[in-house]
Amino acid sequence: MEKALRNLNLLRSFECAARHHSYSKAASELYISQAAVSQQMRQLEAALGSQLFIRKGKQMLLTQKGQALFEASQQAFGILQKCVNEIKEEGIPGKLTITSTQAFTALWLMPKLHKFSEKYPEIEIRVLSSSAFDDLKQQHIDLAIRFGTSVTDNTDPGFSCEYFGEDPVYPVCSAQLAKTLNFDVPSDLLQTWLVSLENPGAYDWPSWFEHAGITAYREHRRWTQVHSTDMALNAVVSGHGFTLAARYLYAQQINSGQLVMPVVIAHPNVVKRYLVFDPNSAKIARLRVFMQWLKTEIDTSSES
Amino acid sequence: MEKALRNLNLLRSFECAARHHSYSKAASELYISQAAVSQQMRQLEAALGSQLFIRKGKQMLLTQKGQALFEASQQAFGILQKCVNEIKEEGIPGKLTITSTQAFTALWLMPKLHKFSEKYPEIEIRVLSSSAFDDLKQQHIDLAIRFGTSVTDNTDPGFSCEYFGEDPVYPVCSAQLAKTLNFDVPSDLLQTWLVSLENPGAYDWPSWFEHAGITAYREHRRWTQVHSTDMALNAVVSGHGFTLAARYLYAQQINSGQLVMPVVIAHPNVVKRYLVFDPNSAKIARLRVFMQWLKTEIDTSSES
DNA sequence: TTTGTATTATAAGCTGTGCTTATAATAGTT
DNA sequence: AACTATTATAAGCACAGCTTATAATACAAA
Repeated sequence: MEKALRNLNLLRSFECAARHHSYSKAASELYISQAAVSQQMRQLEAALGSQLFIRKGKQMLLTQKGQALFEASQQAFGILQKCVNEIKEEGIPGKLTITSTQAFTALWLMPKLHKFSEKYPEIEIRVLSSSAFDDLKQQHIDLAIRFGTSVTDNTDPGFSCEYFGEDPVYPVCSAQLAKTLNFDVPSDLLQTWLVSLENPGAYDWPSWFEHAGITAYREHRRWTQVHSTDMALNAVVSGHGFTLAARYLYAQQINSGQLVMPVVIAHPNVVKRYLVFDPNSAKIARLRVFMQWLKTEIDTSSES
Repeated sequence: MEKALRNLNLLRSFECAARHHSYSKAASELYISQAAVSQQMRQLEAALGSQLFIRKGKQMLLTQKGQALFEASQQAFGILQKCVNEIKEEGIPGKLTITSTQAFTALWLMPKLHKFSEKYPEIEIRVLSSSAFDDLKQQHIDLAIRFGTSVTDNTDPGFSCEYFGEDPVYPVCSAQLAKTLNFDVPSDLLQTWLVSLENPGAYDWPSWFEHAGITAYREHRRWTQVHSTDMALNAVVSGHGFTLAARYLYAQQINSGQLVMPVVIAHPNVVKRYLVFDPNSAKIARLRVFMQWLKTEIDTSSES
């Protein structure tokens, strides 16, 4: 009975471990060592007199009781978290951690961030970038700016996924290259290098060529694969052929004449933009300020 | 953010303090010092940046936020507690804490408890007695055996209140006294001392006399007030007049000829018996064993 | 008033839980 | 077989979170 107190912290860790199916990930989310989580789970299982996890090879599964406890914990902690957040709702000043793709952070966000910081000096922004969809909870991220077609499906339960516009995808090359070679019709692109992502998702060259009515791309040899769109654009700026990218990423360079779109055929798939965040976060007020700024900024900058 | 962990224990204490409207009572339920609770509530209020309690004179009230947090905590901890109890449901062996009136424990339960202990030696019974209705949660009591008319209303939320029979209330006196004086009709009782409880509730002498069609009791002078029914019966056994009591309390002495019921007019109110317990307790299996025994025992012993 | 009782608040200091680091064990992967 | 990524176990230390002690407060009774 006197262990009831301790159980609460153990349950908090249990919920986390069960959610990740991993002690290590739980440990990193909780900012404690893996050993601590391991000990806690041992204690909890001893206190309850039941196994909660079973280890099948490398997999970490929940027993029936474990599953029941996990669901109860999520429900209970959800209720508490929500209520606590409502009570302690923070003001505008403070920190905010944001994540997005490498391309977006490097090419769009970072160049414009000083504007935001000038307007809201009391909000301190921390920017992360990663190619995959991070676990927002584990990484303590307040906002993810995500792109594509599968964002809604990949949103963790409990998080909001807010659509905020979309962009067409065009093939672009450097102005210099366009002067050297002539690009008028889609098949002209096959004269030069084509830069593509390793995991292009829906925005791949084959779809664009098919859409443009070209099949000769199948015999094309000069491909360059890169890891992220900002690398692709950097290559292209230096004259390394064409890449496909959402327009807002290079609107600046088009205006300055650095990049050109000699063949104005959009990719059949547009890039939809989403804001993913926890609507119950204590930082919601601050977050809304940032999101509002982001939306107006992205709209006005793509108009120009 | 790193305080989120600690908050859980703080919230557990908060729920308790808010439920009792008292730090001291919470401390005793939680088996920690009052000072600890006071510190915890200060910490919690600091962490949330809001007052949770307001002190109006001697009263300890919840602020609006405090109230919200209290409700959320109750809900959340209820979910957890229930689930944990289901998982760790204890077996038959173990301890059980029981409370009832002084009279019931002293006159009925204790004399029969050895029978139970012989049959279930693996169950260790701890018996408390108190005149008022204790707070089962605060005192960590597993079962209350309660009597009267207002039991259902006074049951804490979340607890079961199970009816298990009733008894008539008669005036009794010692056999010796009945030999000395003649008791045939109700008014004969006024020849001797009448023992009554300080707080007789529904089972008082006036009601009995009125029911018996007697009003002369209003002029009766020889009253003796005691604090509990077992004191009353002890007095009566020694020849100190009559008292009113539920039959099962002295069935033994009637059989042995020690006590007699010369005027067989029952009190208009019968004593209803209730078992009050937490249906979600981890000890529920053990508890059911005891309650089952209690019911059969009380039925067979009142038959004989 | 004063005195007494029952609270909560605050201070200071000690104890033992719950971490950390380090290392072993295990399983899957190349 | 070597390597990587886990979880398990051991040992030892630091500081969170108690305890005790005392002050402050509020009310009730004399």
